[in-house]
Amino acid sequence: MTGARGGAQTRRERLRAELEREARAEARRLTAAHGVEGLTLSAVARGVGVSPPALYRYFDGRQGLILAVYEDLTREFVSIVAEAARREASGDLGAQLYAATRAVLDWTVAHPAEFDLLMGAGYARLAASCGALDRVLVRELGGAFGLMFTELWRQGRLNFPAEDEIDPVLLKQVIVYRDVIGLDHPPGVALLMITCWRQIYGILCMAVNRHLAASFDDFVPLFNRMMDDLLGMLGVARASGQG
Amino acid sequence: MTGARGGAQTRRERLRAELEREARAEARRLTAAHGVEGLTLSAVARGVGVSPPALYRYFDGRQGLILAVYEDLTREFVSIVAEAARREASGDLGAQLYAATRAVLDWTVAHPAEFDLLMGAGYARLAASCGALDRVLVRELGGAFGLMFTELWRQGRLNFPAEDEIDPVLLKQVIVYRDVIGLDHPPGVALLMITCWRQIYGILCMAVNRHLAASFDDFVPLFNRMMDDLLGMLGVARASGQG
DNA sequence: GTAGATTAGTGAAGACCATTAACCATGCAA
DNA sequence: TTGCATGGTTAATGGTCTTCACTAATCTAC
Repeated sequence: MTGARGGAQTRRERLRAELEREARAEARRLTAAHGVEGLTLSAVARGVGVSPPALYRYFDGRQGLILAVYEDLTREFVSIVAEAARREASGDLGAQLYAATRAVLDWTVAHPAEFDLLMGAGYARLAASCGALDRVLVRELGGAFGLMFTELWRQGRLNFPAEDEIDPVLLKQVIVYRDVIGLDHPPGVALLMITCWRQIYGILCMAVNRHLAASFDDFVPLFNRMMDDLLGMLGVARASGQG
Repeated sequence: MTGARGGAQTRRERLRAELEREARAEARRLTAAHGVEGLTLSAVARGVGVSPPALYRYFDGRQGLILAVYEDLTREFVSIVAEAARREASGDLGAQLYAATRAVLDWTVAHPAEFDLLMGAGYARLAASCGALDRVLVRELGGAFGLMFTELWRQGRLNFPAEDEIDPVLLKQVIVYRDVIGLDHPPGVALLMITCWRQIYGILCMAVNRHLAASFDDFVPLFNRMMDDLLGMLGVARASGQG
């Protein structure tokens, strides 16, 4: 096809890569500004100075465009969370867990439309159209948090339920989850992760969906109280300076 | 206008009421089948055998149609939850709380698109367009659960945080919430309600948004474990037969 | 360097959609 | 019965996605 031109790109390839990058960027911008609803082929085409049908050479229609944004967002989100965890003192697991989780909240609040596509209703729609695309985000995100839980578990201070204390069908689901994120701690530890995540996810959705918005304009105080509970459950303390 | 015809309707009024009912029903049906996305003026018009512009005599465009469905759903949802609580033995608060909450989960799982409009991303979009419409659902739903919490509180077995144990800005938000639902228990009790609800809401969103769907096809086991935690926190036990 | 194949764009067209405007028939009230 | 408010109509405008036929440019192979 392109010949073995040792890394050198032909003019066509360069132009193509460039336009695709621009289109993805414009799509991302539109999503942020007007939600997934506003992510339209025509608007992207306008933004990059091309006619709508041209984008069919790059994406599989509007569906494909949304998928492309989803993929970009996955990368971005995962790297932000991983970075937040890495920035903390590697010894202080409480601080690390708080920082990573707080990064998730902050990103979500700052990017509600993107959250919608990544883990909200936009994801549900996308997943319904395309096949399975779950894996990547769950694996990477679960992996990042999973490492911290593994460390907690290794330290032996973690109080987690034994297998026979878990409902059999829940146990099976939790094991699948653990295998998806690719870690080897006991199911009880994975259940602890799920218990934390479902609560975090709840607050994220409340913020994005403006649920109870009449009372809660800012979810940070509620988030902090939740994190105190959660970190308490894990036997670590949140550093006092944060919040 | 219509004259004082003692309850009797003129032909016009009857026909109008009839068509409006049919249109709302069709709108509801479309929402259930194809999500809020699929709730389109044209489709409703087709369904009730009328041309699209005709619906402008009944609703304020597509926006108004969505709003109408939202209102219908609010009524339906509230009555279902209230009914579920009422059906339980009035003495057993644990059973009542579980039944009401379980009704919320079951309704949500059975009606994901409707949930989206009522409390999910659809609500966020609607609220962004229209003004405030929060009140009704939150007041009614919070009221129903609030009664049970009030009873719990009256029995004096409830372990809730004192005001000075609550972050000041969170306290303020919780008080606003308590006032919205119109009850008079201490803020700490309202915070307990919020603590429960954010967790319930999290599981609802996970189910609707197919979050972690690769591992969790059915959220009832996770829900039951959560309810055991929650009811334990409230000092009541779930009746063993349920699940 | 040129001939042929591939690629990336174009505009036109069809099928939806929302919304507005102009118009007409009918039911209702004085 | 006459006039008017009401509730429908069609037509038109402008937006969307998508497919198709076509063209111009680029690249490859000779």
